[in-house]
Amino acid sequence: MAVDIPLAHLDRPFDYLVPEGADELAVPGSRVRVRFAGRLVDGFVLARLDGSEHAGDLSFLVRSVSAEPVLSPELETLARAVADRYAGTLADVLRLAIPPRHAAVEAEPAGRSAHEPVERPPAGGWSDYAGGAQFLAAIAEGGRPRAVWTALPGPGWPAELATAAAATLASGRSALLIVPDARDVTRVGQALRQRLGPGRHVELSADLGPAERYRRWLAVRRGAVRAVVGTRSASFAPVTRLGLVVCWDDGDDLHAEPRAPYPHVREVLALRAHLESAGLLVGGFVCTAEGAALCRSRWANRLAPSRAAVRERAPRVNASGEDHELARDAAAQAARLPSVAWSAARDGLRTGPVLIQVPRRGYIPTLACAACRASARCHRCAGPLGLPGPGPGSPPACRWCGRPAADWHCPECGSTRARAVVVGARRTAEELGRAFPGVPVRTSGRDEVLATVSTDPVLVVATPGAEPVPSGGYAAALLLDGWALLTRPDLRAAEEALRRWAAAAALVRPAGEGGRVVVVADGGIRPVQALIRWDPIGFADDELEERTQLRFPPAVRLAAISGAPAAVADLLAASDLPDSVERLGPVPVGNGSAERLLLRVPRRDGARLAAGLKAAAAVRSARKAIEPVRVQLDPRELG
DNA sequence: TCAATCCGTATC
DNA sequence: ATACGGATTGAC
Repeated sequence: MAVDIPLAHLDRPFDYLVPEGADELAVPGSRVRVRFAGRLVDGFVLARLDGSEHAGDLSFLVRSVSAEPVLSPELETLARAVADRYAGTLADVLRLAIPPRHAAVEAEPAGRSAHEPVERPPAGGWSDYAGGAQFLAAIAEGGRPRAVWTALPGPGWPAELATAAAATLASGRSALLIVPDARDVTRVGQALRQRLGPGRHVELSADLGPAERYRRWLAVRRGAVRAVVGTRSASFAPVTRLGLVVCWDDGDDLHAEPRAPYPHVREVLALRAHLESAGLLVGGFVCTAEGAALCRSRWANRLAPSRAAVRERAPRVNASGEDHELARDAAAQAARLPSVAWSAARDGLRTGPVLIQVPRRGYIPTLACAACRASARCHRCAGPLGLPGPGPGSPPACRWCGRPAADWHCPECGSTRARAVVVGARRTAEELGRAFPGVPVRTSGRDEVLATVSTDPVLVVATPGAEPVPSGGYAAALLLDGWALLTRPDLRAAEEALRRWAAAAALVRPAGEGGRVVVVADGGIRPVQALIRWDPIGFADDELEERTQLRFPPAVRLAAISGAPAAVADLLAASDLPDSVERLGPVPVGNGSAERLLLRVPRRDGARLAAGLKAAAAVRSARKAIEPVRVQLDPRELG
């Protein structure tokens, strides 16, 4: 039995007796209720055994909840591996992996399963990628290839994913596709319906009600469907005979689980591909440093388009530094649009919709060089510098290791003056509208996302990730969020900037059809260059090289420990950590009553770091330490 | 000498 | 967490 108890020191199986009446129901994987330390708790049957190693008396389980074996041996192995990787408990992972039961749904008669054989699909769009046809063939033949795919700009990627899913089904196996949000689930769902026909796939996303969610999850578990597309928590979906797992746009923050133990979809799927002998596809318009690391270690192959295909599909991209000549037009000046951006938008509006990407509100101010605008970094650990207290007087300090940076000088230009970068100033749709009189303006943001726009000339003002997908491609796009993105106090600022720009640029028509993109940022900096040349792989390789130099993930394994200072110190004291461990900090975080400590080890010691922290958390929870401490491995946010 | 309380340990 | 037991302390 695995009992649903959040305590780290109780993260192990417990044996119970099965009463005779429950013999048929309490099958391995089924849900039960048991008395544990005097109270009733939920649990899962891991296995039925003839005897027990336990020296003391055994209790009978109180109730068998249902005979549905929701926790398969494969899922148990995966959840255990994820818990170990992230220094968490099996119970925490199972809570993410298995949806709440819905009795009425469970009792419904099983739907007819459509298992007509699927024909091996032609390579289609995959022949635009070096190694693409081979990848597809390997999947169709029952192999388990692993690849990192940089997709061509344009609307083709959902169809490519559907083709890969069809190849998996043709091999008699199942495909699991994980995308960042519900909008992408719908897009890929449409492509799957086109490729496989109706009723052959299932869409799992968080916004389904409990009944529908459990209904679809059960259909997957019972093997009624072989193609699954879903968001984050679907990465644990109990797919039978897994042949291929896909993580689309692995740089998107939505792939990082915000609940303990904070697993990342890409890591879960990589573990799963390994454990269940399945193929793996990590794809996107760009490539993350993690993706580059998978290729560098030869664990995965690259699936990259030819330069000719890129030239044919990519829009023309220009950079316009903010300080360049502003448009002559008075209204355009009011909107602070550089001349080249304004004319690109004006020309684009003659033939179709124009996208304007603007930054979201609410970035934290950090420091940058007053002379050349390079972001200010700590000389010791290369963390971002910030002002620890409000107002002048407090010297800048590293946000990671806490080292004061009174002696800071810019490594780019030598200046010793730093300035706070106040970002997030959002050009409003109204301001932009005045620059283009007579043109309708639509907005799409986090709170109200516009799904699509037609081919009519319209200005679409959108924040990153909320760009409507136009039926005929945008005629042009202006990317106005350059500084906001690039000065974020984040290790991944440049990578994230390129990812967001590429996502917008990918919605623009090819250069040959007049498609144009203007990015308002310095044309000399790396992510801008990578966008102009449409070279996500070169960028990712550089990014990985830089992280290797700085010793940041994915080149190393990092753990963040946060909580009250005494509790953090307590956990650290209880930890048996590898000798290679390096401490950064602690530094105060939040309102000042909490702090965060970073621990850094070489990748080969990652498992030992996680195990040491898990054991220390177990010691603490056994001593009933009340003060909570959060342990996060390779945290997404370090700012 | 007995009971209320504290602390540590186990939880099948 | 919660429950139990053994040690400890304090009052009659």
